[in-house]
Amino acid sequence: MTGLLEASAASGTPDAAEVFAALGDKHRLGILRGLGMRPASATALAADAPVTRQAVVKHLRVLERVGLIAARREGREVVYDVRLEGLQTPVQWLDDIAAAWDRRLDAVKQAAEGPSEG
Amino acid sequence: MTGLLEASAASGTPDAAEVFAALGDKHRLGILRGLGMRPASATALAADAPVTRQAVVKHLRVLERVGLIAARREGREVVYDVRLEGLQTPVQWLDDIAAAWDRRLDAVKQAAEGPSEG
DNA sequence: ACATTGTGCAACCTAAAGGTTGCAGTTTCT
DNA sequence: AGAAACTGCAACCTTTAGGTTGCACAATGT
Repeated sequence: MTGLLEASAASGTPDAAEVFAALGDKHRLGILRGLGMRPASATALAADAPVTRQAVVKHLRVLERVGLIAARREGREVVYDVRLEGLQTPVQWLDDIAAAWDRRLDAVKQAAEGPSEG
Repeated sequence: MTGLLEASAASGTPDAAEVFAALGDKHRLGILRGLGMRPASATALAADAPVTRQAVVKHLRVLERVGLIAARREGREVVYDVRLEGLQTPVQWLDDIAAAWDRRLDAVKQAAEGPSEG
């Protein structure tokens, strides 16, 4: 088995909390921005990061586990790239909750404006 | 000074990573869903949660610090409520990065389909 | 073959996150 | 005044997150 390049994004739809947790780190957001511009290896990313390659590797694993990025082997390098579908879960969750809150807050506003008051 | 109800959401626009980190917990997502339905006190929320009131209080503080909820005193209770604007930061960030990724991935597709290949 | 460059693994460290318990302070109700 | 119901603070515990170092393994270039 390959292992490295498989057991990651294939895990179906990840938990919203897990994805948010993966996004909840300054360095990982930086990595996502970087990979958004062009695919890169851990070593290459570490060159621009304020931490060691190993730290970057750990961050990449976290991002990979929740499906935000994918890895492919290219010769002796492992190149990571962004997965657009990975944004599905967090975007969906935020959409849903924004809609729910909006409905409720709207109802409050209407209840305050509509009925008699003075 | 009041302290309790002030030094929280007034901190301007919070860091995206911090907001995501605040969202990166199963219990906190549950709390946000609950508060989305109706405002509630920590004690009330704890009744529905699998953890103690104190744990819920800590979660509420985290959510408050990043501006996702707000607290107001009501008699002897402290009632927490949702803040729609609190979703601004994460939504914005996801929008931005999705757009950036989309542009780049689109360019890759076109480069693969456009030029000669046979 | 051999040096180079990049990845992978493991041990280890420190700080922070999440949670608990216990107790003191406040507001409300009777 | 006294009981009841909440909130607030502090100490403490355990696990995890983020990071580092060191070394072994694999692919490439000369």
